[in-house]
Amino acid sequence: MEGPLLILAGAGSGKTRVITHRIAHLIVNHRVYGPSVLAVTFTNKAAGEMKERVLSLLPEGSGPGSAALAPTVSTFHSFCVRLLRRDGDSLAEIRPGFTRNFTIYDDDDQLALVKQIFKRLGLDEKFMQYRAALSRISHAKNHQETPQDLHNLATDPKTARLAVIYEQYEAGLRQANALDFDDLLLESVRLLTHDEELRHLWNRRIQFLMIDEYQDTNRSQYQLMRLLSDTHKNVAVVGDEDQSIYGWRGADIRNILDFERDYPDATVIRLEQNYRSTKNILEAASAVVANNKERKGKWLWTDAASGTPIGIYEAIDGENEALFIADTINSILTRQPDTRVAILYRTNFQSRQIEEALRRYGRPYKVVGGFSFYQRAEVKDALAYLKLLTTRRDNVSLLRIINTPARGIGRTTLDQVEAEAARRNIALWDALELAVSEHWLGGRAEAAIAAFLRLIEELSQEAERGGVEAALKGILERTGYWRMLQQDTSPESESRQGNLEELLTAAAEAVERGETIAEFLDHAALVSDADTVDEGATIGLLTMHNAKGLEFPVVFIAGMEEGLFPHSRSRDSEAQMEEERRLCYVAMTRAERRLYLSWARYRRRFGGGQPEPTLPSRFLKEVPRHLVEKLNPEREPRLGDIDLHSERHEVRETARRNTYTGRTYNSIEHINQFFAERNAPASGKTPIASPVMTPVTPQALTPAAPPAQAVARREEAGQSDVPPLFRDLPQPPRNAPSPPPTPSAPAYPARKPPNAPLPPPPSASPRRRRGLEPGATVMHAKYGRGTLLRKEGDGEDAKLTISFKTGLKKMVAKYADLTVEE
DNA sequence: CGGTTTTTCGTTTTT
DNA sequence: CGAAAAACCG
Repeated sequence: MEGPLLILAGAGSGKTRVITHRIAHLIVNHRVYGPSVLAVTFTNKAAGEMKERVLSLLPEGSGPGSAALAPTVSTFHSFCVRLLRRDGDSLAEIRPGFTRNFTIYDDDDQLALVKQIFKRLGLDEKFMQYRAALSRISHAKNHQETPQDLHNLATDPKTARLAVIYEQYEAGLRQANALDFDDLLLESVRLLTHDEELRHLWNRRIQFLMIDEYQDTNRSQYQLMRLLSDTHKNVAVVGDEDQSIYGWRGADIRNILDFERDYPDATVIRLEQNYRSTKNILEAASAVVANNKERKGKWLWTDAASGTPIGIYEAIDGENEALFIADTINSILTRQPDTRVAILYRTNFQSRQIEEALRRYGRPYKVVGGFSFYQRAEVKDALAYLKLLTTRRDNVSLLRIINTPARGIGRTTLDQVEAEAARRNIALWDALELAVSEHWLGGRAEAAIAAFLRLIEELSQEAERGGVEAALKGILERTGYWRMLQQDTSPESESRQGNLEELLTAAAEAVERGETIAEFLDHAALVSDADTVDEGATIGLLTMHNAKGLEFPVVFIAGMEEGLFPHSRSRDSEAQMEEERRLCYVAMTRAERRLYLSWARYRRRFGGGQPEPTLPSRFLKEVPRHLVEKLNPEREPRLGDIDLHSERHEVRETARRNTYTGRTYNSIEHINQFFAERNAPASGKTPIASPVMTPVTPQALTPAAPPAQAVARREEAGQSDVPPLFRDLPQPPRNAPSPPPTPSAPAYPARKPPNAPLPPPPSASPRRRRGLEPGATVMHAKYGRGTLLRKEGDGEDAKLTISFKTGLKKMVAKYADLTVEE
């Protein structure tokens, strides 16, 4: 049990089981004191689960007695925060100004700081994207390069300038007594290196160290491991080089490849039996990752049956892909309502379309990540106030809320104060105080600032007495933030209020757990998207990265196209391409029984523009053909096929109805406006947008209708609860024999792009009644004469799209003061 | 100053 | 299409 241990655990080989059993074994059979075992996991959620599982393995079960024997389980970041908050005092010796009540700068805070610096240096995003600058700074930090190093190494003026930004970024953090995510690790390493006594203390405290997902640790995490296990060397690491997917974040694959060199007496254990997936899935995933050159190479095996072939669906476009996924899930869940399904994608924005499709079927789903709770503007505002109460030096938080809600401290005033703060090299807060005491601003501004300073001081005193919940309540009320939201009657404001109420609930719970304000804020900064995964949820939408460590009976992988997955940003480097491939391996091996891969022949890059032709992902071709079942109908789409476009339009409109903003510019309407302005319709009548849209280039975009038998088969299966609109979706032929192997290599011939946007043939839709119907000329008091292009709905609630001289306007019949002209 | 409207611009992945 | 910056107006 003692000594270094390397466990090379393939996907689905039950490594969590191995770790938990090992810990329990140590505690039960070797009488190791539980808390002296530190297990490091990748997410907080994984940590919580691991703790649970170990406790359940202890003899007394989950009784309160065994809780005292619980091991320490946490992420590296949480561990470091606790270390620094508890024992961080001596860090001040090497990081002047550091105190243990430091703030944590999350992604948004970092971004705000960089923007601030850019502004001060007279730069903008044309120089370099903020995020790009941040990621380069992070890279430098993680490779222990100082700004000076960067400057010396710079071969181009951009890098030289970046060194200056980097320097100021670090200065900004120090001035605010803030640590960013990198610092949490880096400064912990520095602290333990610097403070020998503390290091020895921790070496005694931790007798066994275990690290999960070791392939994704970075350099500072590696150093931390070395520092913490200095004397006893009882380190067990678990990882799989084929699942290393965080290279871009500094994960160093050498950590795992060189473990045996670092610890020559290490025991190595290989877990190569997969207990999760069917043989088909395992073989397919293994075949894909086998294309990587940089790997030790291993071949997983399983006792499981072959199972169903991998389903591949070639959609006509993104929307069709989404509908295919939703429809397939719908039939699966109709038959087996408890099946858990995951939809995985490369980039977060892909979720939107899939969500729309699922909503159309009324299937509840859960999206992981994207825009998390703690990133919402209102939540961040509230937390910024809270941070400011703890750390007055926190410039980023201060700037965030100084004029939210508006209190008369505008840009001009702030510019002056910022300039003065920079000149004297003091924190913004101090500069504000000086502005008041030295009167170098106008009277109005000074009064506003004085009132603000007083407010924060008062809130701060209250917070000290009352705890998090009281502090938050005080903030929301006394700053006028709550009132501001209440006065805003928009639906967004309602959801904001809801979010803040949720935050208050979280605060109340924190108080019950006896947490301080600082601990509450730490939690807010360190929760990850993956922590919010609800494994009980039936349908989950998440990125492949967030799916790490999870498993689902049914998995869809969407958007398997060159440029999307593998992502275009990985194109130029072989190493990055291999990481994409590992990501594909991770994604595929999440599936237990059924795996679907889909791609779209055309996809629009942004909301507006034309759909652009795509190429299938190289990973699709790397899946052995004999494991694949193509789910497309055999027949090519034809012109007379039922047009899904109009249906899709409906879907969109339904989804949009709630967020109706009063102005919509979609291309069909633009085209109609084009005609309306020229007033030159072929038919001689005013061209009218018929309620049913004519598809653009039907040959290219109309999805295939399934063969009649497929539909019939489906009806037989008792699925008449499917909305009629979707009966015509392409259906995977059930029980159909595998398609004959396609003979020629290019299974997915590249297509020509759809023709340039063409004006829809003005469908001479018959005019129904006279009056407020499309085509009518109307007068509006403010906008003058216009042409009614489109009408949605009937009666006084009808939504009208009207082309005025000034442009397109959408209005509701009963509110718009319109007169119809003959 | 502060709110609203228009323009621009662009999407990896995240502790 | 949607977010963020820029421009605009009361």
